[in-house]
Amino acid sequence: MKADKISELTTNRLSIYLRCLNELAHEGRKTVSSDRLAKRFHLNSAQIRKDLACFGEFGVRGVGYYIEDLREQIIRILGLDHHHRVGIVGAGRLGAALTDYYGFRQTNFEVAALFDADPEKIGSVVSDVKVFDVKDFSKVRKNEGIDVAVIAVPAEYAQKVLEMIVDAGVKAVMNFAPTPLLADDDVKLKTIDLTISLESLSYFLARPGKNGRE
Amino acid sequence: MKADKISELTTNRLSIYLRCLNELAHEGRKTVSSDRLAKRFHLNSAQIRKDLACFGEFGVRGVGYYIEDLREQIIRILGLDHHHRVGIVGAGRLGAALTDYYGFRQTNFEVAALFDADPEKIGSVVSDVKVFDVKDFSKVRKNEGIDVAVIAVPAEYAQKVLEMIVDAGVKAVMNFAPTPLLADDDVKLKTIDLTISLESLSYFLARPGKNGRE
DNA sequence: CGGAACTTGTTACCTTTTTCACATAATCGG
DNA sequence: CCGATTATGTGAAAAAGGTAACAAGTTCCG
Repeated sequence: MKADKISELTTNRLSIYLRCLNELAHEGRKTVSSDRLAKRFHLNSAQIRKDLACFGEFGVRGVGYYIEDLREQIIRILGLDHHHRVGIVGAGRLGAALTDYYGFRQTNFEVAALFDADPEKIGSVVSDVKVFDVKDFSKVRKNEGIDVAVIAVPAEYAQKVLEMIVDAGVKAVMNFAPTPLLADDDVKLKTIDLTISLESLSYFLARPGKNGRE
Repeated sequence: MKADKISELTTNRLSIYLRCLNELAHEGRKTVSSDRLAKRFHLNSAQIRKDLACFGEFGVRGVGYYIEDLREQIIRILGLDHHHRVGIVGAGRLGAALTDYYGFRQTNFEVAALFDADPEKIGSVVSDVKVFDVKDFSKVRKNEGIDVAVIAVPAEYAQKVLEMIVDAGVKAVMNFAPTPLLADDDVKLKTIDLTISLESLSYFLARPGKNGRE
């Protein structure tokens, strides 16, 4: 198949498949069929095959997929074999929580620096990570080789912070401020909007009877 | 129109519309057309009208929407006129950050209790919220009138914690553990999976040239 | 009052995403 | 070696989601 325009839905599912494979590998299994994988983790087998087919033919008919091999393929596809250095803008509670977040380490991301505008925070250290003046972002970015930025500041500052981050040359940004941001097409911006998720829960609670799986 | 099966994408967008309307109201505007709203906030006017049409006819042809009126309608639709009490399981950094999260207060959610298994944390207070023994979840839930739970524990405990939460009668759960969880259809489960988002960024970084808007 | 200017609600159309179904290929046991 | 079994990869169908176009209703202004 080798489609050249891969949907984000597909790459998101690759993450999930990888996790499932990790679990199976941990149990000592060697091979798995798309059907087994689907049944076990409540996925759709055709979708698994199709998602994988975008990147090559990894399976063996009659056998299934070699777990260890497929794991390595997905790791390569997702670029998880490359190390990334993260700069978190906003050293409040959220920034601190993210600095500690185990998922960063797990996925080959490393928090290299925190940034804040508050003079009381600048210079301090959170979980072994130094807090820099946000004004020095561009300089620190170069010194530390930061290639991923996280926005963990109040909504009203988010757009300005994003522009600063992009001006400094960072191409991948994760935004936790509950506001949609605008960036150029060559910048990958991923917004995690807790407010939307909360209001979605609220909607459900206001309407007992309707169900909801995410 | 009055569709009876509302997509989550639609309710998510209602959250966004509400935010936009808040901003316009703040500026003192009285009415707004779907076209204006769309242009200003980079949305699609047909989609706005269609989303709203699911719930009734709120606009006036030739005029547009009365901002204050539409705000109230969306607040009602999303159930944001009801107060909710939140219990956060996991009093680590993430749990603490969420306890402080301004978005909770903004959306009529109130963090009523934290829960943890660590004896050192039990009994302590984080941002005016008491940390209870996770074993007492069911009891505390009743006393405190908790109707929403947040899972902020490591992935390996998440499914067990979810089952405990559901057994205690909570029907709306937000999960931050990077693992897909299984629950009955009458429970609304919303997973915020940072790992998937990170790996999506990683995929992008491994493939310079392809763009990505979220 | 009547036509021009707006703007909604809705239908029809198009695109994307998911699911189904099956030809094709590998393995196994006898 | 061959039929039975297992499973992939993929094209075709179905479902979901998004966009465009327009009839119908409202206001404005002469």
